[in-house]
Amino acid sequence: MNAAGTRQPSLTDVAGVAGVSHMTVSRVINGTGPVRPETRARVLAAIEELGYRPNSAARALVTGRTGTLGVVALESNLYGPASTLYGIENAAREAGYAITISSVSRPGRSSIADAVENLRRQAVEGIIVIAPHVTAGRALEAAPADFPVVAVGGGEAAPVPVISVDQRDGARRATEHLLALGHRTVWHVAGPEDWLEARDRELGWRETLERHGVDVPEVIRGDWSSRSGYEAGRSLAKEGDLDAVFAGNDQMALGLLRAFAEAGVSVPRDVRVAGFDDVPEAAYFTPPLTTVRQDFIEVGRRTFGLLTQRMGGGDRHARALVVPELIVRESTGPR
Amino acid sequence: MNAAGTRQPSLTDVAGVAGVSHMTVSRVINGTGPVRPETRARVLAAIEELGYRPNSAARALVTGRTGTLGVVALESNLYGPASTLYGIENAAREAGYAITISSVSRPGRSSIADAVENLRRQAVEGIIVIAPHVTAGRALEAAPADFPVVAVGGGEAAPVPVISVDQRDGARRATEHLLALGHRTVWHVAGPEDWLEARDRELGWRETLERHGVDVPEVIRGDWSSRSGYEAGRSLAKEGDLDAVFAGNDQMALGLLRAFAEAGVSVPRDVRVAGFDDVPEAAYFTPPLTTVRQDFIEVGRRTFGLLTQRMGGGDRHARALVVPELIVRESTGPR
DNA sequence: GCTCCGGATGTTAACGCTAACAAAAATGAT
DNA sequence: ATCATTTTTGTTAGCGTTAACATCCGGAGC
Repeated sequence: MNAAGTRQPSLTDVAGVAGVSHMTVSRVINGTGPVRPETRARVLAAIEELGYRPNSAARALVTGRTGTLGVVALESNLYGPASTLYGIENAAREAGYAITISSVSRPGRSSIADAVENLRRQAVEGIIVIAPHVTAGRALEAAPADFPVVAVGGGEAAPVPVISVDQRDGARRATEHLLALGHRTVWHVAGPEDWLEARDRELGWRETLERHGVDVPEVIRGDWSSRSGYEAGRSLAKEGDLDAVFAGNDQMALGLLRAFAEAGVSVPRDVRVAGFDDVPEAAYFTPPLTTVRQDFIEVGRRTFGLLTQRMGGGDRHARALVVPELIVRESTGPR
Repeated sequence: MNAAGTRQPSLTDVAGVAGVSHMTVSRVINGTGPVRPETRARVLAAIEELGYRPNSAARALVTGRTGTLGVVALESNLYGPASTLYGIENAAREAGYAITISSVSRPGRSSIADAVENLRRQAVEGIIVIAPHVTAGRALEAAPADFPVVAVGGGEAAPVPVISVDQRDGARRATEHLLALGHRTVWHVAGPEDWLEARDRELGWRETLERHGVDVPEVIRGDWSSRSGYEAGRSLAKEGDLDAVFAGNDQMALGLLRAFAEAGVSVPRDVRVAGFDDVPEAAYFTPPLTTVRQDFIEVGRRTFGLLTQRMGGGDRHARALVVPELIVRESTGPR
């Protein structure tokens, strides 16, 4: 391909056609230094004629800048991480950066370190780690101080800037909402223990119950999947006086709804259910789901902002928090 | 950052520490040419000591290879495109390529051309366009012949290799399944007209009805969202003798289920519903959804394969088809 | 008309790496 | 020991670009 004998035209080729030196061409392209309008026009014409495209490797070699950022992403279709990625890509593109991704199937100390190393070999100028895991956060503890890395949604203790959604606050909102409806207590189907978000949501839920002085039921552990929510729902349906359940995410809430429907337990009449994330489908569940919305695009945007700040020498300990919003729908509606 | 005065160590620095020439270091790193074990050990130690990392720009400049592929992705959380991206990234990483993404918010001739140009400036060695749109396919008609571009899921007429899931066949399977249950006919809630997948699914549905000699009802047009499925469901529920509906994707099917539930129409007793995609949640809808599964990871893998083939000088007109699978669940179950 | 100035252009030298060839050291055969 | 190999190492050049400095040119000021 392309190796059809012809190599890409270079600055010098353009210069030859335009009858100027290669430096003049460089100046026209980069807008550095003064060039007579007439000369500029000739150069532009030559560029057009040859289909010249600057060689980014040569440019990177001499300037030391590649204009590329790396993102370590969890390989998953989970709504949150995927949306965050787009938010980041968007902000980066607007600022003239390209995004190179390195995905990780299972988050772990070494896999994340590998991905980071991988990206550094690609000569990215900075790295964003989408690290919702406890282990991911821990991997960042070893992040080099001389290279800009920021994390989204994890690693509170890590010596890198972190941006996250206030999961605890979201969980608090959902729990208070359920309590305000007069329920004795609220059950919780939590996400996997090694996810920070799962921990924080559980914490927010627990704190709220304690603050209100109500009994804290045992946590039911899920894995974010609808299947695990379904199983949780089946065991919950066997409980006697069940009245409200807060699911760690919308997928699990869907599983709950399914299990309750099968067990003949009506939502919201017999039990009220709330979720977390506000996936686009949540409004069309049966019944429509009350949930906590996270603005992932905003998260992506602010993450990028934090990274550029850090690349400019900003603080390693910067933190940013995005506040989630409670969306009330029928699953916690009137009976 | 990093500009702390110290520049990254170079081959020459390593050579100095190891007491050899820079070429010997290069040979150790790349495994080209013979090096005495003892020398290799000294070099390796020096690399370790200095924390040397090869400069990819310099390497790319001299070899003409960047080890990077570009992906033009539609900026969306749609299950299919997102999954495909991961499949591609996976296959690429295994083969030692990095992936740079350039997302497109609205697919159009020029936006896709821009994204491609953008990636070429990043000096990617090949480009994959995830182009489920009609316009995207059209944009590819102008794809340069001297640069390897492949498309996934679109642009049948484009002069680039294309890999796609056999949408028509999937639609046929779903429609036949519904007809086999004894329904008089099958309604269809289609995706947006400018999506190739929507067209093909509609075509497969129509063909099947015609082949069976049954009436072809008017198509109801949606936009992939649950909301549009919901609206379609509301108008369908008003119809008299409704008996089976094939939705263009699972999200719209969810909207249908919701609308039917509200209208007191029972699925599958009063009406049977099938979807397309098999999103992970489909098994937990109320009722669990019969749908057509697409193996997106496989699609990603084969797309990468087609690209490498094309980079090696392969045919511009290669085609690959992935066959989908019907998953039967309660939404088309016994009454 | 001559100098001086600043805008416009050109020249040269890196950047860090690999390809290609050259040289030296080690090995084996005689 | 000597020469022909073979293995191992070194030297040089150049990839395409920008930074830094050098040069040229036309007009203003005297």
